[in-house]
Amino acid sequence: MRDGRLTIGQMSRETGCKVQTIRYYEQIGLLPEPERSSGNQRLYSNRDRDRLAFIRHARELGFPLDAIRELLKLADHPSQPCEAADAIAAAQLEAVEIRIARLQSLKQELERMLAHRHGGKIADCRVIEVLADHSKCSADDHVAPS
Amino acid sequence: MRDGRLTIGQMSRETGCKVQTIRYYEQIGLLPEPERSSGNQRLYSNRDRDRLAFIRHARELGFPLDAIRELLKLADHPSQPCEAADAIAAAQLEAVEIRIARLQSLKQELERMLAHRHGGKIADCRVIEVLADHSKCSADDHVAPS
DNA sequence: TGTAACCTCTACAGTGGCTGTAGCTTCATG
DNA sequence: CATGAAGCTACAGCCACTGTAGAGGTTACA
Ligand SMILES: [Zn+2]
Ligand SMILES: [Zn+2]
Ligand SMILES: [Zn+2]
Ligand SMILES: [Zn+2]
Repeated sequence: MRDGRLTIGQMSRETGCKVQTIRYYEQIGLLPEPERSSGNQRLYSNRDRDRLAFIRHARELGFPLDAIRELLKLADHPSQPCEAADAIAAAQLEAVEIRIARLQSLKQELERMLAHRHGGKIADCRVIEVLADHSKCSADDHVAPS
Repeated sequence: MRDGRLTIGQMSRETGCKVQTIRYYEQIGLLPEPERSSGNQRLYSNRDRDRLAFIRHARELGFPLDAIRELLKLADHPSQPCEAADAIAAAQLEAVEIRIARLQSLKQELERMLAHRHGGKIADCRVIEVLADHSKCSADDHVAPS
């Protein structure tokens, strides 16, 4: 713990990443296998902690682990051109934009359903009615029946 | 197939739901176990097809299967008050709104990263730089370090 | 030195909502 | 009656974790 070695719990506290998740990242090769103490406990360097912080930050921004793997590879080669990194971020931005557009359409549909709320019986419930019949929806960006 | 009985493939075509997914819904109790033909093949009624269409439509609108299970129960009791159904839809709307808000914040962060694109080297790449250091982010709605 | 409290270890199962595969049997059509 | 499509069961895999069990390691304090 002195000379800059961190236990897995300290790593967890410093990065906000759960202990099991750290072990999982090691298992899938996203984090290197660290040193072990005489009692077989993992000992991490500050560099390992920074790498984990990078991973967590990218995850928080929605990057999938495969993209993060690429980004880490790139980060390890500072003299290479950064186009690949920018492309990964651009792809992520596009994915986020697509998800936002889809969710906004769902939001509208849900609002429309709920606008007709009337406190009546299920038989007259607009929510159930719309779910049972997509033609009562305004948007056509979901569903694909006969 | 006459007298209104549908094979699983016909169900699939009419609802846009994959065959395996239909069997999966049966397995988790979302669809009832249908009749079987003499050769052990599933035979569905129109009612079953409507139920599946309801499930798929709700899924397309993002409802989780547990919520759909509740909605189906409610739909089966038309004389009950519809408050519970409205509440489920309202909860779904809220969940969608939360997801949109989060994604919009991610979108901004990604746009900020990419705005500084310069076609240089990784060492000066804003994308890598920001991912390595959350304090370079504008929003605080992600990450939780030491 | 004892011991209690806490941390870490491995290994594996479960989450949600499917999707894919392998190796069969059954069905519809010519 | 042969062929090919469609159906059957059972199970593994996807993503990104999360939780659990049961063992062993470490630390703080009396
Ligand atoms: Zn209602
Ligand atoms: Zn619809
Ligand atoms: Zn760059
Ligand atoms: Zn950040």
